[in-house]
Amino acid sequence: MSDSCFVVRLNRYLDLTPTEKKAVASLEREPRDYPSGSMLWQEGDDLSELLIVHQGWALSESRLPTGKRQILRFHFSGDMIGASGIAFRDAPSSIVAATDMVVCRFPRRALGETFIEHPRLAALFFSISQMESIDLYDRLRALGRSEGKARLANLFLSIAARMRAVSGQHNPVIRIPLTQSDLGDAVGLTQVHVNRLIRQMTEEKLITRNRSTVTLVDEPKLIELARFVDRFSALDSSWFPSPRG
Amino acid sequence: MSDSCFVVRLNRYLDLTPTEKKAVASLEREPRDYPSGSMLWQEGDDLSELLIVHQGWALSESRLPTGKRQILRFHFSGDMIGASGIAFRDAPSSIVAATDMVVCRFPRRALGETFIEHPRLAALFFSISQMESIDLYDRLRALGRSEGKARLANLFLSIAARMRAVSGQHNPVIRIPLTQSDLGDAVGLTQVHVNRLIRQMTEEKLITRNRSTVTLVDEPKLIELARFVDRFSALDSSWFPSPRG
DNA sequence: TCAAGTTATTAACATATGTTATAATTGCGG
DNA sequence: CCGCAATTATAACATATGTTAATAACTTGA
Repeated sequence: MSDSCFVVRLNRYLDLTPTEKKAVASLEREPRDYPSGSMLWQEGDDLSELLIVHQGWALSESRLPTGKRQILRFHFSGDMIGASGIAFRDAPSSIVAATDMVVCRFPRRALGETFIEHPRLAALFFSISQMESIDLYDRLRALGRSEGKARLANLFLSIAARMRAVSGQHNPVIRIPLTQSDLGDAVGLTQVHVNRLIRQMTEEKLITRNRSTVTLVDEPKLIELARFVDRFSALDSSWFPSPRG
Repeated sequence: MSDSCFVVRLNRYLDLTPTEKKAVASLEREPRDYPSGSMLWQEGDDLSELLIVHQGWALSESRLPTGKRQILRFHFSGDMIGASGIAFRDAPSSIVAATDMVVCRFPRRALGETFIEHPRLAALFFSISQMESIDLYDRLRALGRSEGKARLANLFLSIAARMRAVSGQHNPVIRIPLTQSDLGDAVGLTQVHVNRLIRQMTEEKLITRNRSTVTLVDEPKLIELARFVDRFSALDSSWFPSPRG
């Protein structure tokens, strides 16, 4: 196994041919370090590169002119960041490192070449992009139609699902390097209210949290509370074009 | 020019070659009628076809077990529906006709063939899918971080922008065939509260609404209130692979 | 080990939004 | 043109969440 976590990720969804692996790996070069808190790019920046996360967490955020912040999405190891920069010149959100990170960049033109040379990869990129849309639908539904506790439950479960998919482990203890303010900005609540809710959820023995660790104490109840559906387990690739030679 | 509104739509973003046009048009066959209110498919249905909207409006919605509904997205003429069914077997949301509609269906396998034969189209589909993601980001930010009035303003402006892009007209009067309950389900509010807000916005001379018509009376103020950004005007296709033959 | 900055906790109070219910309108089929 | 069903309009009241502010508990680096 190479050290390319992008290959590892994609290979989970689709059995890549050696040529395809090589193509994917070539997108992932010259890893760079970014310290926690640094900004990989900023809302409105002219954008011509994509990123692949090697190690660490990042988050996309967007700010209202009032200074209020909404966290839109989290990015983990093996994630491609900035695909939106493919439809538009300027970035619709900022990318911030939530932990120390190792990241690769590649020019978006390389993506065009990949689309020509490797139709299956094109299909796979398209599918992954659809998975992300569905994840967004779920979050939209949570924000629009459920109360604070359910929103938090949803967030924790969805982060857990994605991290478990990456690690292969199924651990009730999850490292979530986010402050109460961050959590609030992710689910549309205030830091103060997040604090209240976490206290209640702790009293109700649903979760436990300290520092950057959240423990899912009663996962079945959390799932019911949040009406959570895990979308990230399997991809249906039965319709994909067949591999070339 | 053929009567294929999918070709018309795609051609707005990218100058299609005759071959590409033919390929796109072949996805759009056997138009069928659906009366307003009918359900094109339902959350959880096994899904192996995609839709293209010829005429009319549809909306995707998802229901919580409590019966609460969240409207996720609106679909207009030239839109492709169900791309999410490409990553997963079962539909993550229901599709309901908001007006009488004319719709075409095609099997998703056909999309795979298109990805092989026409890399530029693959890139275009990918880009459009990214546009939709960005639209979702905007809605997420609106739901998470702004109050009712701004959410409604956002909804009206975004629908207006999309319909104007389709029609080429820039009219302050927009036909929005949604009840106050529907509006509420789209922006995460109650029918009663939507009613209150519309009254206030009318008093403040921001909008006017009666029956299924909304008039943007003071569009600049609405834009400021909503912090609205129009994403649907242009697509950056400079990175696309070049056309074949 | 201290000092300084973050992060978390709690309280009192303010407000946006939800709930329920009822009446007024409007639209539509016969 | 009538009457039923859906939509809209209001009111009174309940509650979730926001705001501000003050203190406490941590982290971190010198």
